[in-house]
Amino acid sequence: MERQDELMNIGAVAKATGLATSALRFYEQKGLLAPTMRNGAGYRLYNGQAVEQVRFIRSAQGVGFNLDDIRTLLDLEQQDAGSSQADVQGLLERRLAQVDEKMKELKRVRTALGRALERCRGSNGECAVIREISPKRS
Amino acid sequence: MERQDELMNIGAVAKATGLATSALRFYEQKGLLAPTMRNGAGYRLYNGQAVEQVRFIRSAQGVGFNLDDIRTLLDLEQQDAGSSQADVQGLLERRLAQVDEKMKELKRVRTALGRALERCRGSNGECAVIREISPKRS
DNA sequence: CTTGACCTTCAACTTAACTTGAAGGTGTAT
DNA sequence: ATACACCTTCAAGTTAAGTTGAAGGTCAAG
Repeated sequence: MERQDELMNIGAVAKATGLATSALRFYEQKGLLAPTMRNGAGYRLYNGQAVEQVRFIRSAQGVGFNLDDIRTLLDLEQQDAGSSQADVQGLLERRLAQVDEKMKELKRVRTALGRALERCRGSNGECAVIREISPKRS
Repeated sequence: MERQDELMNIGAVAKATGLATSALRFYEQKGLLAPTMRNGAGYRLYNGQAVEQVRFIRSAQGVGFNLDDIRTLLDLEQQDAGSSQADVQGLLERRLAQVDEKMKELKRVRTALGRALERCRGSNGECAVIREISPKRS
């Protein structure tokens, strides 16, 4: 009674995610995205999870993680055998701290832009971005 | 009564920001960072603002903006003459929206990692990251 | 007046993250 | 059985963001 489990080939995944097929093959090469299986002719076949995974990759990339970082995150998934989960916990914690750091930086950038916009809107024509960036006000 | 205005040469800026001098020269070439002036021998001289500016650049870069994006942000600074401030406003607004988008992505990544960590901590040894990423739960 | 730590330019190299192209096999519709 | 849109691998090219190195000028100290 196994579901058909909606296997899709690489073009379908590309369409679903907006990436080029070459990028998906490249991710596979880099250990970020493995097809569920191959068909007789060697075609890659992916399940729906692959699409989620690609979206995760793009999100993480969009906020400044590189593919190596992302791979180590995704590798936490395949923690069947050895590899102490204390290690895994530690890594997760460090990454989480990194994310929080990025959050702060993003807020600083946001604040700078927001203030520049306010001044730009409210007044003559002063639209400076920097000078508002550092929380140095004594 | 003008202050000495603490001009520093490139090495000092490098030390203050943690970047290599080559990177600072590169930023200049790309239009991201101009020295206040040159001395007789052609040495670049920067004021304290330069350090702030470099920090802004690194923050923005850290959260996924590329140098071109950042340059257009910094260019808003030098809006003396023409260049309608409506344009500037529009650009600021678009960038702000972009920042908010990144904030969302960052939160998604954070949530995924946080949940993985909880499961990892609380139980046997399940430390999966994906599968929690999309807000697809109907 | 030379030594050493700075600075200059310019060109070439590096790494990450892909893309492009060549040469060829597959799948299905007519 | 012949198009045509898909898929395969592999090698080479591209872009961004720097770094590295050569060849040389500068500045403060001794």
